Amino acid sequence: MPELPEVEITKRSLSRRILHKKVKNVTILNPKLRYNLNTQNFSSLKNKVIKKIIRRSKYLLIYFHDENILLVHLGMTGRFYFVKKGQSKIDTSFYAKREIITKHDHLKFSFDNFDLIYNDIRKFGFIKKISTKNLDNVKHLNKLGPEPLKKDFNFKYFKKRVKYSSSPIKNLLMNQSVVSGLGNIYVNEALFRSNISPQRKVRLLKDLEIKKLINSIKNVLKMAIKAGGSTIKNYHNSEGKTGSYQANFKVYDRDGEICKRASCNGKIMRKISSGRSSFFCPRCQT
DNA sequence: CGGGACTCCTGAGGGC
DNA sequence: TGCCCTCAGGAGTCCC
Repeated sequence: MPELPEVEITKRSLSRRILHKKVKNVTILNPKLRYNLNTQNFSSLKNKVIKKIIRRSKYLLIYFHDENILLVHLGMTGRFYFVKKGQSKIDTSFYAKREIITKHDHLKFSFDNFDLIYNDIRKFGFIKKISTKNLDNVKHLNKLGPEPLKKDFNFKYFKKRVKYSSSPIKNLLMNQSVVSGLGNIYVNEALFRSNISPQRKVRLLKDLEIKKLINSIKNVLKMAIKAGGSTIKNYHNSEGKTGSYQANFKVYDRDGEICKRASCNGKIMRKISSGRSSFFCPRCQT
């Protein structure tokens, strides 16, 4: 569940449960992830207390009371879930399917009364132990552009950063060094809300359009966070709940359906560019 | 610089 | 029922 809103929801959900708690044990259940878990010395986390959890772009940083930090990326299908101690069968509808889910468990953090499991079907995610000492040199983090919800992502920055670019606007927004945390869903949704075609060259955007786009990005992200993120194919957050923002999708995965903009009546199209699906209304996005 | 093709991996869904 | 194909919220590398 991996764009900014979903990672933010994961952060909040984790914070509620594990902040200021002591990790009793870390168990590798399946080392195979983007980076092999066996290369990490997780035993140094034993009996350490979690100090804070932050989100940067689509990454989670779990700080411990010493210099240790866990850097987490959920990839496409990474997720956390909790299991109460001694609980073999879990009773909610989601957990009823536990035998399927368990299959892709990778890492277990044991706390006093519960376990926290990292599960990842496609194994594109990773968990890496880093240190406060070399935080500035972490390659995943040091080329990231500004956070889209923060003030430094604004018209002035955008103009300066991409002014002369002849790239399609969609590619620029997907580029994490331009703005960090957006992915395929929210880029498509924000472009629709701004009436801008995904293929439009950035240097041809009018100032007013850039301003509208920046507002759309901020708004769509804020609304998605409020809705608990988007849930596709029954993915869920660590509370076992699902987000609901997918009900508000205007273009994403609506290929062939009618445009939701009042009195438009256009047909949503899907087009592959840079290997990803773009969804847009050719009638009201130009 | 930028873009396309390909890579990692598993599962869902459509067509036959 | 199975088989084959395409596609999926990410992102890195290689090549032109």
